Amino acid sequence: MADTARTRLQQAAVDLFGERGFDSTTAAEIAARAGVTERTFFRHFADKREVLFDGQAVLLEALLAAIDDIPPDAPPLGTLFRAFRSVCPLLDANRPFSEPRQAVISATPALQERELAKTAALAAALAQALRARGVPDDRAAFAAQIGMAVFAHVTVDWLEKSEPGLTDRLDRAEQDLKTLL
Amino acid sequence: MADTARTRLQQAAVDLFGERGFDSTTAAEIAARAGVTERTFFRHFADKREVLFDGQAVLLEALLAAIDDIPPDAPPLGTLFRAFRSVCPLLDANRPFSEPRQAVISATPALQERELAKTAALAAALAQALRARGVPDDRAAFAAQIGMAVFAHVTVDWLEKSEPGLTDRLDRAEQDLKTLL
DNA sequence: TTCTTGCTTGTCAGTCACTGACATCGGCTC
DNA sequence: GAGCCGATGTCAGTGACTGACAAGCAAGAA
Repeated sequence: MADTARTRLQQAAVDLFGERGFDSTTAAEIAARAGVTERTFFRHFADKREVLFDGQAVLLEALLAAIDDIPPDAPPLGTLFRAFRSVCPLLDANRPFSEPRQAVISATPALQERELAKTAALAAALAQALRARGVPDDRAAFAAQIGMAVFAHVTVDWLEKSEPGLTDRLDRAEQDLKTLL
Repeated sequence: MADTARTRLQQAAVDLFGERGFDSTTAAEIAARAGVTERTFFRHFADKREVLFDGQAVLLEALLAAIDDIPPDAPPLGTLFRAFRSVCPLLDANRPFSEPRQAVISATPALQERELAKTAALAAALAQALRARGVPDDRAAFAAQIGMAVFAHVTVDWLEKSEPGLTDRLDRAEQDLKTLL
């Protein structure tokens, strides 16, 4: 990962949030550890929380790309699960960053709020992708919401305990879901 | 509704947010219109957004009470829908306040974020209530999330257009859901 | 080389959300 | 009346976030 001001800010943020907590860490302190000014922090991130949620954009792109490679006759939820499985390597690679990050989020209501918003946005984007494949509106929204809820649940559990792996957890979740419906 | 500082603050908030928008309204202005100090505002509401989300607590209580009155052998989702229907009069009565309130929320990302958080909290509470009735953990969480998603969707639609009424919309949503599963 | 253009950052001043500490006031009880 | 308590006012302070302007720096045109 390029050593840009942006990435240094993200790393400094997880570190400091982990040490002192989100609320007891000022944006100025994060900036100082990253070797830049507070003003620069806010040029890269819209607000103090956002510094932890940069990855969502990358994840979304990867998911959309994955969906593109799935034959359009696959069922909606099946499509989503295949897409989820295809981004597991990405998440695996990011674990060293994601794990402490999730610990901070779990300890901070304000960050959980932001995470919910990001998840909802992701679900909306997936629904849109399904619609583009011909899935009717309601079904697309419904499948996307269910799929994202399961995916979010699985990844959070996995970040707390690395075994079993992500793909195994996804397999099991998909099975559980099928028996439940 | 008693004319307390609290209720005056809530009314002043919807009014001002409606006129100037959430971001262009300061907490001090809301307080001034309500005839109190900014400090008093923050004694009643944890933050500027919270002034719009007081009703959730009332709603939750009503839902839990309704669930208590439903025979425990009813299926989880059916229980939730019966509870939702039983709070329709409450929502109907609150419409004069809720409608402009929802308009402001729809126009303000920060408020949508808070609304997601409140909805999630409500879902968690409903899941807990289902568990207390003997529904196994996973099913309870699943049913609560689905139910709340549908309920939230229905009420938002209804606030945009009052016809058909809430109960009719809930009936249709429950039917749609059944055919979908 | 030199000039220019554009991107990134620093600096500074300002607004506003939010908090803690302390004083005040009105009603209630004894 | 004395004392208590809950709601409010006052004041000072911290920190998130923004707009305006200047400075540096790299890449390409002249």
